[in-house]
Amino acid sequence: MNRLYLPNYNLNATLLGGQSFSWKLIGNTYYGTTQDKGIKIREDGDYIFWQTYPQKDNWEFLRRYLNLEVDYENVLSKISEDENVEHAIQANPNLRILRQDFHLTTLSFILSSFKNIKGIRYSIDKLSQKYGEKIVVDDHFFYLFPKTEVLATAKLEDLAETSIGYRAKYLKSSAEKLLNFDEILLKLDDDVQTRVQLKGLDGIGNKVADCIMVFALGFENIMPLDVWGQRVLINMYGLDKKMSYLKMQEWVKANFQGHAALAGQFLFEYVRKINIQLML
DNA sequence: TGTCAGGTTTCGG
DNA sequence: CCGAAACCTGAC
Repeated sequence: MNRLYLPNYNLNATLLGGQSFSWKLIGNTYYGTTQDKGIKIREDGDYIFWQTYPQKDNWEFLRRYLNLEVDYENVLSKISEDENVEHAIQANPNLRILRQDFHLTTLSFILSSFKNIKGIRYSIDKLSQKYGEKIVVDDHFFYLFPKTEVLATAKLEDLAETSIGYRAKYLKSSAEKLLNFDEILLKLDDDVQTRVQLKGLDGIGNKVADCIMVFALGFENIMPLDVWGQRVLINMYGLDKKMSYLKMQEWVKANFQGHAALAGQFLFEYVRKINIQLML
């Protein structure tokens, strides 16, 4: 196991919140998976002990995944100018944004539509058990998320047996397109263009596109707006509930000091945890 | 047993 | 461009 000094990093909320559906907490250890890796992280005070599988000690991967290059304190100081965000930070400190694999994030969020976190985890578990590679870590076994080419070549009727419903055809079609997708195009430093590219895949609208941009592609000034996110904007910031998605996106872009993504994570965790009723 | 859900697509105005 | 209905399935 490798040891890393990692203070001010809320692993629990970051790994088990709505960003990723590929982590499980067993005892005091977090076990995560991607399409080709297993990851283990155990928290111990300001340190973590970690390992990667099957290639051991893959520090380059972990550093990128945990998004450790960001100047976290600096970002915090900017977004905490906002009073609501400041409260949310105090309620749930040290929340982070992960930098996950592009294919995995895209395919996972295609499955997320019309489901809550629990439902998404269920779908992904079932899909992975049918199509993913099995790995063993510490006597626990896990199924990796299926490889893109496996999903692309799967039979639609077989995919449908994983209870992902109408999302099956989107998953297969998008997997096919991803195999020929030029990820370099997504490196464009232009969220508008990137969103258009992503929406060219099936089963991806504005919200899912924004999730991919924030959780996989590193866009820092985008706030994925699910219905709860929109309720936050309407109830805490007074936005008109008839405002369109993209108008709301423009608003957050201009109002969180260039860091709408992290601000959004804090706000959503806040309302999710303390269960504020924000009924419309 | 019936309703509803952290969204996208399709269709009609 | 905008609002509304359909969509698979598990959970309450």
